[in-house]
Amino acid sequence: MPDACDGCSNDLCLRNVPLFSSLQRDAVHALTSEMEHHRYKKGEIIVREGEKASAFTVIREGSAKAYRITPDGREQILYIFPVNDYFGARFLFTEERVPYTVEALEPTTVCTLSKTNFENLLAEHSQVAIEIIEAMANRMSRLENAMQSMGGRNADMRIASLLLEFKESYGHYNGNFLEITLPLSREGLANYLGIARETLSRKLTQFEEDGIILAVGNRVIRILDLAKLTDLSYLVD
Amino acid sequence: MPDACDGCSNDLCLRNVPLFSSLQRDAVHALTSEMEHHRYKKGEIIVREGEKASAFTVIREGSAKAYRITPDGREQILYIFPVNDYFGARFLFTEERVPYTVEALEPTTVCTLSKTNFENLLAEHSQVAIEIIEAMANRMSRLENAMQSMGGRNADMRIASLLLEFKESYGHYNGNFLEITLPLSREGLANYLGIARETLSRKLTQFEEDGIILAVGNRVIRILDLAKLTDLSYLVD
DNA sequence: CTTGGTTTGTGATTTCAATCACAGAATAAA
DNA sequence: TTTATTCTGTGATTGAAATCACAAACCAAG
Repeated sequence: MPDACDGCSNDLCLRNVPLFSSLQRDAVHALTSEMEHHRYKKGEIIVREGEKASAFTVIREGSAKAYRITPDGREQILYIFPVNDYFGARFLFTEERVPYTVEALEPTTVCTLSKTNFENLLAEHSQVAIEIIEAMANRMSRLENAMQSMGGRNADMRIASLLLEFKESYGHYNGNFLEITLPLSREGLANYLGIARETLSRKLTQFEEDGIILAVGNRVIRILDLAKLTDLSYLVD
Repeated sequence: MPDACDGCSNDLCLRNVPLFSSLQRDAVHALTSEMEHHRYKKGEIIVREGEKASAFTVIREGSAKAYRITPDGREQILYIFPVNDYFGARFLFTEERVPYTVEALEPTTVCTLSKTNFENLLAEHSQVAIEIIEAMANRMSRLENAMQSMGGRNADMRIASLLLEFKESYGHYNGNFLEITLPLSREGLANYLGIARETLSRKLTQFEEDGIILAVGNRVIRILDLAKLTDLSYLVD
């Protein structure tokens, strides 16, 4: 059982969470006092698929992956939740059971809000409800894009799309170089894309040969030719 | 330009739409008077990808498909909207542009509500907002399932899953036979699944040989062995 | 009922990705 | 720094689905 996170409890730790940006300072403070705080090590399970959904969860530090185990034993990753992202709004509304397992990708702290507190929050702050709808809408856009790209027949396109997607959340400049610090191992990336790890490796090697990217160790990819990558994401041919 | 639908305008035509089931009779009546009504022939475009999103749309009769054209020229179908379903709630919130083209699959009538009227509706009837969140949540579940199944490596599983999904909306009994009247041609089904039409044909033939289904003409599939179909949807091997 | 355009099934072939197997690289720990 | 373990790249092979090509079946309109 993970430790409680006390470094957070008397601080306005939710200040930076976009979802709550519309709230007044004291409302955030009140909210914080209602939340529980937990700390997880890398690889620990935050919620497990099939459990009763009980809380709305905000990622305060670290990041997590949400996945299901497919019938043939593969791990299909559905979402990556970066810092300040959250999950659980949706299945508090409609489902009893959590639809996927959420696992910490690194040392991670989360704040959780019980179902009733969450419902009160929505009732009292309609702006938060609207922001949740917007966030759900964005997530749906992502799923639709993912679906389109997974329907796509070739792996290059899917990989290029993924790199561009990760660039948004995990891209940064190292000197003049645009680099992505990947949140997942090659195996994880492959599971996210629904392809074999070996295929991913081969394709990335090919991207390197084509001068599009450069792998810097296992977790960093430097983008050398963004235009070409964008082309690939549209059409490989 | 499609004709206006006048058979609907002074009737409580939205009575049967689940989304509005929480509204009082007179609220529905008021709503109806604010809606525009349009009629489309099979194949006509209701909204086109990239247009400015301007209205919330309810399918009153008929059905429609929502799709994007992928860079390699394929049509990737994202949703099928059956009678009484609706679309547009989501992109009124967040996006200026419609993320997919919606096309009538058969003679179809729709009712549309302008952005401002829709916003007023939500403001006055918070229950509708909650039902929209729930509907979005359900659609996300479907997308997540679709994503899992598209990540799945074999086509049999995807096809079996699709048949079971369609059974919910399009299944009916013909005598003792459970039958699905397909909303799409084989080509459409293949585009929905992201596989080649020929592959779909071959697999369906194989399903017939295995005594799982029986194709009755081009648009009806009779399910002979639901248990086997369910097995397939989990794992082919 | 006939007719003509459209949709569908199926054989032959090709292509792309999965799988198996293993060595080399990277990373974390002592 | 060294060592142990996990992660990654790559060759060989297999396998599943895409593609090409065309005939048969379907269905809607006279």
